[in-house]
Amino acid sequence: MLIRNEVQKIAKISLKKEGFEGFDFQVLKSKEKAHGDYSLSVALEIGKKEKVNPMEVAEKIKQRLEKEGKKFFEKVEVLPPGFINIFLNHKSLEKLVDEVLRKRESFGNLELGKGKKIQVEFVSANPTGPLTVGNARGGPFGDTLANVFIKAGFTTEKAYYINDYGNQIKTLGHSVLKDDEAKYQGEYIDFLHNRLDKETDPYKIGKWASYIILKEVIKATVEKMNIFYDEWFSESWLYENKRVDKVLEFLKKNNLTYESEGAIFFKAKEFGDNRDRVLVKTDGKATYLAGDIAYHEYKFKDKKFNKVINVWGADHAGDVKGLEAGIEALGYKDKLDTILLQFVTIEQNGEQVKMSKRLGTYITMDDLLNDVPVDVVRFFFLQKSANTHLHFNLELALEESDKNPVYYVKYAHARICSVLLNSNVNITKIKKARYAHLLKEEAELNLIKEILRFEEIIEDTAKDYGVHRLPQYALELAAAFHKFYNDCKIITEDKKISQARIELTLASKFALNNILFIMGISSPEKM
RNA sequence: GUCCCCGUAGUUCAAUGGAUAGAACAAGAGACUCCUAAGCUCUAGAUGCAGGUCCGAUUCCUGCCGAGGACACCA
Repeated sequence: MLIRNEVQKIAKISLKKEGFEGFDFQVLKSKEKAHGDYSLSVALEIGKKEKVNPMEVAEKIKQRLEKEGKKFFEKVEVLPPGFINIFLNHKSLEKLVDEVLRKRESFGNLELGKGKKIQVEFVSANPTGPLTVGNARGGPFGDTLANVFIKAGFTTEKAYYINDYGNQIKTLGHSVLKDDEAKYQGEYIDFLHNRLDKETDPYKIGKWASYIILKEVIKATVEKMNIFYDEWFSESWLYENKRVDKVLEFLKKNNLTYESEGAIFFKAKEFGDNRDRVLVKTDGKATYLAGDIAYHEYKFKDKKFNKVINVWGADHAGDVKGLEAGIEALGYKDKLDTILLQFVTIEQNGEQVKMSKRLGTYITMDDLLNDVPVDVVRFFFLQKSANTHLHFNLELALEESDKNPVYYVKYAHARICSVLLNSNVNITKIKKARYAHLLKEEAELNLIKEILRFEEIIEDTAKDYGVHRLPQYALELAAAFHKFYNDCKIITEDKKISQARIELTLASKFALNNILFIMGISSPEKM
């Protein structure tokens, strides 16, 4: 049960009963202990709109809240200029601990996505070379976001779109042949070059090479990151199965295309794009966009996703509108959300350099994973919001690997396991909280509240895709446990207190284990 | 030139328009007869600049400065 949603409901009813309707408000988590557990600033808004004193409005709402919420609230306070602060009562905290112990691994499972099918497509780097630290940024992000959706109750799939079609494949072929049109270079190209047989057609070679790269290089790196896709989708498949032709036909038939300068354009402007887009080039070949529209038709029509999230690099920002227009033309408006991950810049010799395969200024994810444990890598990337231009310094990353906060979180888990082991309590038998009413210490109450926040974190992240919230929460939860451990002796002579604290420790374990699992990070029993 | 994103502590990052801007690392100080000290406690330290809207701005608007990205019949 999300207590925050209960507060929301109670507040809504209270407002209605006091005659304040039509105000869209949110329940805020109080930052200060003195401000209780949740706050409402709605009285300030009402005061502004209705030109009345917000303090008086707040006072009225407060009195109503006390009546409506007496089951959950210890007290409600009004503070200038009109904040309403809500303090949860002990009973509701006890009930919630009990709920965690009953739900165990399924604690945090929501019904938000019930009956909905969602896909997260991420990384999808071209199969023309190894994953760089830059394009792999989408890995932990997309994987974790998908895990959040699973937790939130969505039927979820993770997908990788393989761009095994078009010019770049030909270029890859030339590169493997090492002829005049070669562009890519590196050890992997040499390796492929040495494996060449009699074949001389660059496209065929490129295709062959792309599959080897995908299988032996990209997939290997992805798996090292603990990422397992549900679908590896081939762009070529769309062409082999006439999917692109069909989409083009459909658009033509609906008068959404026109010919100009020998090419076929899509009237993207009619769907809010800033320009029309080419679908078929003068050479008669379809553009990437045409394929991508066909791919998304597959996602919505064949696979019946209610929602698709594409996690892209910021260099594709200009392509978003074109694809959205295409999707709208097919009748799937608003079913796609695109997350643009800002670029990773690397620092070399004290200077920032753009991550570029052609300039050779890149670090492969594989190299990084050889030196830094995957848990550290995932935590490191997850901490940054999508909008952050990530500055990456390999020396610093190596140096800070041991000091990474992920160990702080993992240590909390190991500590919990150690306590549970020392307690001689059979934790598999604990299925409910019997002594939660004895938990009165500041550190205990604070830990309970942190555990309960887990559901809110899942809900918020499933709604706004802000995955960086997770490691932050994990740190706060771990801190709350460490504090509890230091302030309260768990195993004591008082058997009831001991039992109460063991129960709380176990609840902490579930919350911590669940959050780490979602982030794709291991929960060690020992450290 | 147009568009997108960003500018917060020494560093890497947080902060749905809310109350005293949070962490981590680095710096300084402290506590162990006690369940894992990879822990705990304390100190010091920041919103690029200039305006505007608002009861209230790191957040919204305008301008400037600075960094990255996009402006293809490439994928």
